[in-house]
Order: sequence, then structure tokens, then C-alpha cells
Amino acid sequence: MANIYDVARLAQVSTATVSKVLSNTPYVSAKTKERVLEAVRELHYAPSLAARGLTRTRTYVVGLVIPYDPDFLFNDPYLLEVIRGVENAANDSDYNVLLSMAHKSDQRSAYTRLLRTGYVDGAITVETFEGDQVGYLLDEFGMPRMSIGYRAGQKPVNSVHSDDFRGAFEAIRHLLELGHRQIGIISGPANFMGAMEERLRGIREALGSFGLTFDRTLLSFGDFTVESGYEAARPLLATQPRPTALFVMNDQMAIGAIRRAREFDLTVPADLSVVGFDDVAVTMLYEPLLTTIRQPSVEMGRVATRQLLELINNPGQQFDPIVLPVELIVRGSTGPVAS
Amino acid sequence: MANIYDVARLAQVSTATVSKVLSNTPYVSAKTKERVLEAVRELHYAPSLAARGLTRTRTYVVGLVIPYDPDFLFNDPYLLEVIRGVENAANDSDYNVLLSMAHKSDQRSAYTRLLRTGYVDGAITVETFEGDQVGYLLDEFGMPRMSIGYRAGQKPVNSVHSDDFRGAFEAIRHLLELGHRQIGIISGPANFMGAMEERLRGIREALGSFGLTFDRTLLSFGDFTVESGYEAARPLLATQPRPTALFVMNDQMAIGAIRRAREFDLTVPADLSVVGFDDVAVTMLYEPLLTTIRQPSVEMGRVATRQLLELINNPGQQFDPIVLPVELIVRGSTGPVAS
DNA sequence: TATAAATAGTTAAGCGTTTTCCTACTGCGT
DNA sequence: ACGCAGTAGGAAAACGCTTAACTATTTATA
Repeated sequence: MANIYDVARLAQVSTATVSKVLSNTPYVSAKTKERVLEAVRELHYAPSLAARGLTRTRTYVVGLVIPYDPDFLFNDPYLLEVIRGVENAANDSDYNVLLSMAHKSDQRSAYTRLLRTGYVDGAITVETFEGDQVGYLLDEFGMPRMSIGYRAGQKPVNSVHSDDFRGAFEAIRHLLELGHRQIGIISGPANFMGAMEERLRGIREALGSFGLTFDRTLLSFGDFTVESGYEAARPLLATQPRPTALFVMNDQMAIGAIRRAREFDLTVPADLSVVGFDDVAVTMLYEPLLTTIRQPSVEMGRVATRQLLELINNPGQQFDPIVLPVELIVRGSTGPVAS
Repeated sequence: MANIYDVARLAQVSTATVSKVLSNTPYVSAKTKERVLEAVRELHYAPSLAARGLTRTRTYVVGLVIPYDPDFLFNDPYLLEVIRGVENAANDSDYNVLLSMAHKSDQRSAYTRLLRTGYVDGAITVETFEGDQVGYLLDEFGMPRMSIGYRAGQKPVNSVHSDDFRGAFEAIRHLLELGHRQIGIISGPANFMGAMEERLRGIREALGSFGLTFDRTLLSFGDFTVESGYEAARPLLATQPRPTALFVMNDQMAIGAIRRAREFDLTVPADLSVVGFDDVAVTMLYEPLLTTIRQPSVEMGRVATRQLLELINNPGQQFDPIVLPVELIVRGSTGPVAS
């Protein structure tokens, strides 16, 4: 593997000049520059990131921390899209992505890997449940960091999340406009960072705008799995008067709920309308096609990364969470209330 | 951030000694060792990987290259599991994972990132369609590499894949044992590296063991998407005599095929048995639950990584592909042939 | 024409490790 | 008392790059 000396020798200049050419520092004549580039090409030279990282402050690597304490998160295609978004944006700026999937039991090691080795310029943490340590540790260390999702603590916090409030609001409004008045809710885990509260807020607001109030007895919880949706739907569908619609906070639980509805001999959407959340591609397999709220997952990864790079270049900034728009996708699982 | 000098000073030894303690080199007294470790703890010291990478040959980073030319691959939960397996195994050996999702258009850059910067000790490439360049480039460079999937070229090649032959064999045998004799096949793309051929071989073998031969008119192709399964199923179900069973080479297409079957007023499994492939979790949403062949995806990532580390330590080895067992999971989408 | 300013390129120090000699000490057998 | 093997620890070079400081050359300015 050629090093900078080989290039310098071949181009008949000093290593300093080579370095300047490669980092686009001014005061190099066009002629010399070309000669150096020629040598670089000939030798297939690329600077060693290790050596570069030693002198510069930059390593050109960002860490992507994904805690996967709850295993089911890993069935969530959403995550893969976030990863892709991060990778994409990093690439565009010649950055590399170091993956760190910390299981709760060894968060310490994730922390070590990212921080203490000086291997990354910054980190993106995917926020899931409360109580994750890595984030705090990174902050304490002063490492530039962006969260994907909601972050505990007072604003401003550097994070990106989708507009859960609006998503829930639109979902409920859609149902209300279809004439539904008894709307059951299946929420995700209560300790899932922030998102659920936001959605509940959205629900209340939408109901309020129709002069209705939120009925707590129509609220039920699941853990994002199909099974939990199936379970959570039972008490709701057994309530009298029976809800004519369900707003379920992820698509998989929505599918579970629909399965339960069948057991109650309810047809979707004729007897029961169902709105999901996420718009994961796999639900396209299911009949009826699910009306849902689409989250811009790839975009979330992208935005978080771009913002992180900005933070790396100008450390110490704090800004308010970036909220990405969601979209109501009306498909076949919702319809007007039966008269 | 503390460096090795800080530690040396605090422990009142030379940096050489600190280094020795940290790499478990002999000839350091227990007392000194303890003193050094104490200092390390106190200062929260961790050696800089960059500096270490400069002197040692090792960077303790492996690259994970995922070409995502076909976008739909990214809806495949399978991939996420592979990633997880890689990350896991790497962690166990104190290795880090650098992600590189090369789009076809910039494979060159993926190559640069991984190779020429000297940033990784080895690479894992996920093989999908033929014609990917990165792999060849890595080999040419002499970089240790493991493939996940089938790799072009003559054996031995360093790769890990699941037992597609056996999987197809078991699927077909299962159907044959249920009495099916007209079995339609929906294959993945023909140019998808190796796997499809292996499965076709398995199909032939299973048929042969029942004294049957493969009927090419019952073969149809899709591209792994639900839609393509839906499309591919039509000609098959229109064939006379109509097949009583379908073996579909991934779960998503299987779902598509089942949807088409409904249009033909066929009930699964009463009128038509369907076997899928992969056993991705999301199919648990569908009724009937899919009989399928489970691939050990996390394990594939793990094995590939462990093998790569072995290859890094003893370069130049070539071994035969590692074949991981698959498993027939019988659920509700298959049943005895209607009499 | 003399001088200042801008441009072009070089030298050498330094980044934080590891590792190869070295040196020094200890205890043991003679 | 001497020499030697074994054990402990240190000094310093090397890894490949960047960059500050410097010199030399050219161009602009008065």
C-alpha cells in the first residue's frame, strides 16, 4: 500500500505539498497539483485514515447506536430505513458509519467503543425506551450527538423525530370526519420515549376540535407486536357501546387488532375502521390495505446525520427538536361509520 | 482525553510498560501491573485506535458491504438480522463494524472507503445479484473477505450460505408426502446469486425421489416482492390441470400468491397448499400462517464474522462454503391434497 | 527601481501508540 | 565471590499523516 512518501517521490515534491493538494489547500500551482494527482492515481494512493485521524481532530466516522433491548424492535423495517438514511447522508459527506448495537447488558462496551477510543467524531443514538445510559455518557463526554426519537430532559435537545402529535391528530380527525364517535386507542408501551404522549396529545386535540373528550376506558396498551395488538383489542371490542373505530399506534398491532375483530365477527371497514401508524411496507400484504400514518424513516436518518455533521463542525450548539412531517395514507381499512 | 503518557506518569512507569500491561505482554510484575491498571481506571483511559492502528497492522474494524441496488431488498427483515449477527460476533472479539451500503452507482466509493484508506482489517460482503464489483476489487487487493450468500467462481470460496438445496428438497418432500403431485414453483430472479439454482436442484431431487420429473411449465419467476408473487401466481393457477400446491421462494411472494389464489376462489390450504421460504416474522400476520423454510439469518452473520476474524489472523486460507442448516416449519398454509 | 505582498513549496515537529533493543536487578548454582 | 539465566522495566524509533513556520520566488505597488 502506497504512502504519502511514495507519492511525493514520484511527483518530485515534498509530502507537505501532496497533503496540500489532497486537502485542497491553496498556494499550489496548477502544474504541481496535476503532477501530484497523477502520482496519486498511478499509485492508487489513499491517505491512511488512522494516520490522518492522529493529526487532525477528525476521524470521519460517526457512530450509530441502536439499543436493542426489546428484541421485537428488530422486526421493525422502520429501523433498517433509518440506518439506510444515516448511511446515505454520511456518505454524501465522505463520512463512515460505525455500527453499535448495544444490548442493554453491555451498554458499557458500546460506550467504550464509541467514546474512549476516539474513533468517532460524533454519534447518532436511536432512542427507544427510557433509561438508556449511552446517551448520557456521550453527552457527559461532550461528544456531538443527535437523537432519533424523543430525548429525555428539557429542551432544547438535539434530536429528530416525526410529528407524532400531528399524525395522531390527523388519524383521529379522519375517523371523526367519517362519522366515528366511539374510537378505541391501542397505544405502544407507556415508557417508550415521548412518542406515545405526543400522540395522546394529538388525539385529545382532535377530539376537542369536535367538541369531544377523551374516554380513558377506550385506551389500551400493547408492545408493538402483532400479538399484543390482538390482545389489546379484546377489551376494547368488548366495551359497550362498541367502538366503531380503532386508532392503533403501529401497523403490526393494527394487524393484530384486525385479526381480533374477525373473531368478533366484525368486518373491516364495514363494522370497524382501523388506522395504523408507520406505514411499513409489509402491511401491503394484508387485506384490507391499512389506512395508516406514514413516517419518513429514511429521511429521519438523513436529517439526523446532516445535523450531526453540522454539530461536529460547530460544537456546542443546541437546537430544538427537528420535527418531520407525517402523512395520512387512506387505504381500505377505514370507512364511514355504519348508520 | 487521557493518553498513554498521562497513565504512565500517574502509575510512575514508562509508556512501554503501560502498553505491555494493556496487551498482556509478560514480564511485568503483578505490583506494577496493578498500579498501571489503577491509573487506567482512574483516568478512564482507552488507547486511541487511530494511534494503535498506525503501529499495529490491525484496526479492529471490519467492513460490512451491502449492495442495495434492488431497493426491495431493504424491506427484507432478513437483512437486519444478518447485520445484527455480524455486529454481535464482531463485538465478542472487540471488533467494530463499519457499514457500507453501496448503491450500484457508487460502488467505487464503497471500495475506496473500505480498502484504500486502510480502515478495515477485512470485509463481509452480502452477495445479491451477479455483477457486483466490490468483491472482486477487495479480493484483488488481498483483503480478507467473507461472503454471505453465494459467490461466483470456482470453489473453494470463503462464504456462508444456508442450505438452499435441502430447504427446497424438504419443502417439496413435505408437499409430496401430503399427496401433491402438481406443484407450481415461483422462483426468485434468475440472476440472484446461486441460491435459486440450488433450490431448483433440491426440487428436482425431491421430485426424483418420488419418481417424478420437473415440469418446466410449472415454473414462474418473481423478484421477491409481494406484487411479483401475485403476478407470478396467475399463469400457474391458470394452468390445466391446476397445481394443488405452490412452492414459493420467499415469504413475501408467497403472500402475494395466496392473494391471487383468493381471486381464483381457492382456499388455502383446502384447495391449494403454499410453502414459502425465509420465515420472516411479519408473515405471522397472515392467515393462514405460512408453512415455510426457516433460514438462520442471525447465525449467518455470526458465522461469517467469526470466520472472517479467523481469516484475518491467518490470511490466505481458502475453505469451502459453510452451509447452515435450514428447517421446515409446518404451519397452516399446507394440507393434504383434496381427494 | 525598491519594497511590500502574494504565491509556491519545503522542513520538521508532533499526533499516541507499539515494539525492538537495552540495561538493571534478582536469585541460584558453583 | 562469580557468572548466568530469568525477570522487570525503560529509551527511543517508527507508523503515515498534517501543519506551523519558514524560505524562495513571483507579482503588484509606490
